[in-house]
Amino acid sequence: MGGVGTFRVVAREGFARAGELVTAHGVVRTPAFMPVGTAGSVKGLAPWELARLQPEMVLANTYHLLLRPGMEVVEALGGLHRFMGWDGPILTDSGGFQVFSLASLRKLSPEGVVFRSHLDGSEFLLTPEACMDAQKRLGVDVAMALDVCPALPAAREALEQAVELTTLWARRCREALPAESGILLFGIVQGGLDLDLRRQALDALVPLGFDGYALGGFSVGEPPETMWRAVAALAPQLPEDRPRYLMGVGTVRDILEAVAAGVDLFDCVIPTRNARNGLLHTSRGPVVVKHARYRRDPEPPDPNCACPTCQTCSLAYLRHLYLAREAAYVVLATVHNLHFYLSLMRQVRSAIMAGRLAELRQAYVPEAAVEA
RNA sequence: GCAGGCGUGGCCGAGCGGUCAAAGGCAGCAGACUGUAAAUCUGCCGGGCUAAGCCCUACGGUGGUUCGAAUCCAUCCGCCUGCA
Repeated sequence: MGGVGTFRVVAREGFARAGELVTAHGVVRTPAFMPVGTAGSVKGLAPWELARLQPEMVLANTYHLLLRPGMEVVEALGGLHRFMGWDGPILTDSGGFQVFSLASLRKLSPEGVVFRSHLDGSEFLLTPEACMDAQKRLGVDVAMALDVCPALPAAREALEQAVELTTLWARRCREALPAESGILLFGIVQGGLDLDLRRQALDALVPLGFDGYALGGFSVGEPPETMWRAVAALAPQLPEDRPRYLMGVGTVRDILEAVAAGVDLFDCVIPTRNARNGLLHTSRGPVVVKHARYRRDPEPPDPNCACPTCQTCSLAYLRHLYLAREAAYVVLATVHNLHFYLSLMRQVRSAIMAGRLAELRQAYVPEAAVEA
């Protein structure tokens, strides 16, 4: 195995691949799903609970950590790994998604993004350089370039502007965080649903020599089938020898479609947010924990699940905790949903190694239920 | 016993002459959630219909006043507080 930054494909099936990405905090075995820990915490989980789930890599967010607690604090406490009690690989999103999610609180300029803090209303400029500096100070394993994520459907000019700024900033990010830094840097392809524009964006990115390439700007308003088609067309065009990351996606179905197209990395708030909001993902489809039919149900959420929650809790108990707004509910549900996603990814990976991904997809795709 | 206050939909609680089947909250029922401003948000929530309309039952009981009463009056019942 090579040094930090090495990516090795160990098995293929069609466009799908199983790989290994070497980071400063361990090897990420792909395809992998990254739990989202925006503010330096996977919501609901203590560090040891997260560790027990054994995610390959965890995602955190530069914008949010910059606003609170601030880089000085994290740095003083020994970096993000020490700070959040997780010594496995960490990837940080750049703040590019907040261009989308906090659209009403920001302005774009060639220099960077001017955000008005959602916490205290103060303005600050997030430049590509500041973004790289922040991720460096966090000491993450993988940094994302600062990009512009436009909402869909988007006007042609909006997509072009997004690509233009993303490309401009990608160059500045690469310069600010050179390969010698020991931190991997991924470039992000924007361009909406326009495949030609996406291609141009990619062509501008590749010569900069990123350690991985991401498809951004999906699941921002377009129908799932539209996204699947675009990803199926785009993923195989991303450099073969570098990890491919489909940002912010998604549902089980989305992930299976994308893996088949050759995507290696995913992140999504679905398992964690849905857990908090009462939706448990199971091998038999979605379980809405508050439903009255579970009032006296002695079964675990998923009889086929090996997670600690399913080993100890009945649906009736989880329903009670949810309705009583007991804090333990969030832990139990989050552990379960993440276990479901992570074990799915392990199955996906071993299926690829065994040349049986198609078979695995068959098991899921006909089930409309798994989409929820 | 005297004085004052109060009784509203499963619960709490607004309303104090018409625009009230009755605000709001809770509970209940269902839906949404895709690089997290989300343990959040949305809808339904007396009953029945030939339903964007109509009918019935309903603001402690009964009886009044009024074109019209959850809203005013009388009385009864039940609670609460103060004084004896």
